[in-house]
Amino acid sequence: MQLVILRAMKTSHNTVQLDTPRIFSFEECLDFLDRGYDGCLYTIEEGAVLKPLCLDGERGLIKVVPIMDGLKVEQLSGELNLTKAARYVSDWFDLGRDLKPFYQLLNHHEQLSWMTTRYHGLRLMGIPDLFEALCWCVIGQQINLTFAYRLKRRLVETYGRFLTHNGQKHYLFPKPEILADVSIEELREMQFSRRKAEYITGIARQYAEGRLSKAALSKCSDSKQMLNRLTEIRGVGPWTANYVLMKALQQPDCITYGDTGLQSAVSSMLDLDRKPTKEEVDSFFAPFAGWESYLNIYLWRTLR
DNA sequence: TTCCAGGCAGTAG
DNA sequence: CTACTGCATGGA
Repeated sequence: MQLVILRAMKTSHNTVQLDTPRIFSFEECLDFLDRGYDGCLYTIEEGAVLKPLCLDGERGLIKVVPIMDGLKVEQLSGELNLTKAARYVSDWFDLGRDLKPFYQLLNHHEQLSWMTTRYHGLRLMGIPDLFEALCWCVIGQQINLTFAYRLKRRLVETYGRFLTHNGQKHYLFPKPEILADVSIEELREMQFSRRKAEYITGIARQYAEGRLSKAALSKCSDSKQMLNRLTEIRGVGPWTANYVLMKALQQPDCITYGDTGLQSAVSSMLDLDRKPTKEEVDSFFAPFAGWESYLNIYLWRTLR
């Protein structure tokens, strides 16, 4: 599989248009973003998404709306470089990928072919900011999603900057330099466990000191090397590493082993009355070599 | 009440 | 190496 070169066309001083691939549904993607949890880093508004960005130090608020065969990215406020904003949106919606091979595999799968119509155009919605993705994973470990989103909101609203537009605050995820200096006790008061507080501040320190970055990680030759590098980090196990590779680095071949939701979906597909073993998960994923990440997120989709 | 959520590190054997 | 345990909280 190969990532297509992004085509972005600047249509005015504050607007840029992106081509979308053939198998793409803004509705399905929006449905994922708005699936009933308390997301605090974007706003859904009348079929559009508003999102504040900070890219290489430049901040601004963008609005993403669907247009014919594309997306329009409009800067509502701030001073973003539109090319970088377009790149972010492309990563966010995984616009560079052609899903046709994945859909062919699904169509040939007796049990899963219905997905190509039911979830048609659902993309792997990314978390392009690696630091944010890592923190989000740590927060989400071993607790229910409702509580996880509550913790994230507290973190974001306490330590994150925000842009104000039409009287509404749009929060950015906190910077590593800020979280690096937060005390364990402060996070404990926000109901983080001591362990999670240690993990997050530890990751923030590595980031702030330049010992960890998306650019450095991208230099690894394949997913396996990146996985090894990530799991060296305290608080990052196989689940987090695979989740981050999939969501932040757009790696196509990741399986979130250990994920309760994934295990439940596979268990149901195999008609088991227990959790599947790693071997059973691997064998279920085997026909989808190179598309494991997409199968993973389509299986998550079945849980709603 | 007990169990378990989009896990992980630490410890014991 | 594998097995077991604590962690924070809240909904089932």
